[in-house]
Amino acid sequence: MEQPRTAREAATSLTERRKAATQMDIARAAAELFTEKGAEGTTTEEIAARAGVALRTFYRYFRSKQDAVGSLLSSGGDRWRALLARAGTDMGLARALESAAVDSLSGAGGVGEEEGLRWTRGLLRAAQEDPALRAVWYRVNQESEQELLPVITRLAGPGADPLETRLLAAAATDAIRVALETWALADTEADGNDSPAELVVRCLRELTGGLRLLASGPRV
Amino acid sequence: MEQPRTAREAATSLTERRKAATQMDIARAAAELFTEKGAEGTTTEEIAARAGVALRTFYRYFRSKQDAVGSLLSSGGDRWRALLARAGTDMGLARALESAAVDSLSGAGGVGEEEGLRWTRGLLRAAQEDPALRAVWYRVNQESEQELLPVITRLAGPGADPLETRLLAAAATDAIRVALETWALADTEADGNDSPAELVVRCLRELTGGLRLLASGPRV
DNA sequence: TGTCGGTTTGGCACGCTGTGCCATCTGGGC
DNA sequence: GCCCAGATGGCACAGCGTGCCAAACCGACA
Repeated sequence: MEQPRTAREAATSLTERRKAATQMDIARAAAELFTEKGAEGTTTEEIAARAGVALRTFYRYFRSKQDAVGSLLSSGGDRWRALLARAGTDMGLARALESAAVDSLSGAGGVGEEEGLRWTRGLLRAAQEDPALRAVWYRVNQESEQELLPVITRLAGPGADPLETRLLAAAATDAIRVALETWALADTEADGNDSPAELVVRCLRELTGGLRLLASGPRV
Repeated sequence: MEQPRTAREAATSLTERRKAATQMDIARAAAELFTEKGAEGTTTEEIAARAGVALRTFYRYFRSKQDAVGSLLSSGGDRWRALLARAGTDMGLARALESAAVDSLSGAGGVGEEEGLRWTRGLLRAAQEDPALRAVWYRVNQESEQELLPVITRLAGPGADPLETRLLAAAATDAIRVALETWALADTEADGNDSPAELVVRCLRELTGGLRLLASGPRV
């Protein structure tokens, strides 16, 4: 079912390409409508209509209307983790996290990431007043954290405390999340705004530096 | 509407007590059914029936069936934050976080917290294979983090970097979350299991210690 | 005790969500 | 051209969540 019969088909038969395109059409349609009228304010039928498919087909691609934008929101994190999984264990965890993050944001592999960032910005702004959309963001981050765990475990070596590893995965995910939220909700286009890469680096360095707020004794 | 007419009524007229009792009945009924058959497998009607109210009344107390267990899951965190809000700024952030957590878990104010912990354990186990229930847990933690932010801001003093404060709130919430999840999913009743308080302290100390995994240079 | 105003509750209807089922159409191997 | 697996669309149906109105209830006052 997954493997093409002849090697020549590579990974993209016509059918497969059409399916991928349809999925992307639906995701974009959903993102457009969500940013325009909020997730609660748009019906699944509207998304399906704008994507040019039947309602029933929509539910063959996504389990709910919220799921439709999940892939757009998680693509950046997916790329980050993929880079991290390829990193060597010889440069230290902190450096690996940071360089993978920077690489995943600097459009190294193509132009796809810029589009993902644009959608993320719009969706996070819409999520500001849309509980259903926030729930998607929560889920995406939670899943990202969970998939980050084995990657970090490998980089930390076999002797690391599981609880410590788990907390690190959570904190690292938070750094990315807080950076993206701060960027997405910053005053629109005003000067002095940091790029997502700058913010991500700042957040990760806070962790690397050991959350200095905690280290300070009684009073500053 | 909110204020009782006569001072004697204190904060609990008969009507108010009945409403609080009904809310708790619904929450308990929902928690029971969720742990028995999962959140997706139980209908709102079943919850309402077990709680002894009409379906329509259920929706006057909660916006969705998932919301019904939200209060049970968030009560522990609420207590923690309340204690933290009362803490002085003279003992250092790390110590304040830890002592508030320990106090909130050790049933200082009554017996209510033990019940909350029992429900949390059961619901977290059920959430293991129930996306809808996991979504509630995500939301509760996210809201807890958001409400923790002003509390930590006060304790950190006016000069603290907002981004740093934000990351600390996220990391502290994670510590509590990871500790509770670890406790709830630990092998049932086997010996050697830590109490929630012990796990919370361990997780918070990892943060206080500065996530040593990150500090280690190339290789261990 | 009786009556009155406001609030809570219940019942009903309605639109939206998500899924099972079957008919139809299309791509790709023969 | 033939045929089959898979993709699509249409339909029915249970569940979710809300607006609306009527009945029951509580508390106050005489």
